[in-house]
Amino acid sequence: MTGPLVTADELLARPEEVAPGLLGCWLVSDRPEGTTAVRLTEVEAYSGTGDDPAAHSHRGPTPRAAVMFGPPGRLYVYFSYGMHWCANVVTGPEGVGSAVLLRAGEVVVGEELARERRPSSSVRDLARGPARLTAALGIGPDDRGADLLDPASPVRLHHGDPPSGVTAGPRVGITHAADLPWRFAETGHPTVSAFRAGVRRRRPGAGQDGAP
DNA sequence: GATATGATCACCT
DNA sequence: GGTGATCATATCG
Repeated sequence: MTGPLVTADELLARPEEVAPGLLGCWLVSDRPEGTTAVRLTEVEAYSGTGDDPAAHSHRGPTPRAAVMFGPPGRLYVYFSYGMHWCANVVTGPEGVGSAVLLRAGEVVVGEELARERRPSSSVRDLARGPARLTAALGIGPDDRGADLLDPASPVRLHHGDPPSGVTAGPRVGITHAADLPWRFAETGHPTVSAFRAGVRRRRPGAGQDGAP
């Protein structure tokens, strides 16, 4: 079913180089109530090398971001907007503070269980979006710092079918360094939220733009 | 000690 | 396509 575990060596490059390689990998979640897994279809890179003001690690190893400075392959989980949990894979050598945010995936194992966790969600939306992905897999604060490369860990990262194509674009929802094309997605996959080709603001005097 | 803000989602029009 | 929900974290006084 699943491919071999991802190894630390594969995560040592810069996050924007590692990120596209995570597309198609499986994030597996073994729980008492059953196993769920998603095949990753959308990720974003956050660099701890000091050139990325949008990274949580940008202001140093604060208590929240401490896991980002740990060894590669750890799970960095953070709480967002007062209600959501989002998950990242730590990349790069220990001490750097880089990570890749897992933005979306398709549920490939345990669809029934994922639907129980997200009752009013269509199949396509089960793990579409970073907070939905963690909800579908049952990932939460207890998984902070989990070793995704350890075969004994309940949450693991395995190789899977590589994407048919990769599309890069700007990251979503951030206010700093929004121009860096560090968001990567499997081209045309239905679980990938639409690239906002035209988040262009209305300019005075600008007319309607064309069809999508 | 207080407050502004956010790597979002769901539901409204 | 706009906005309310809701709180940990960071930063300021």
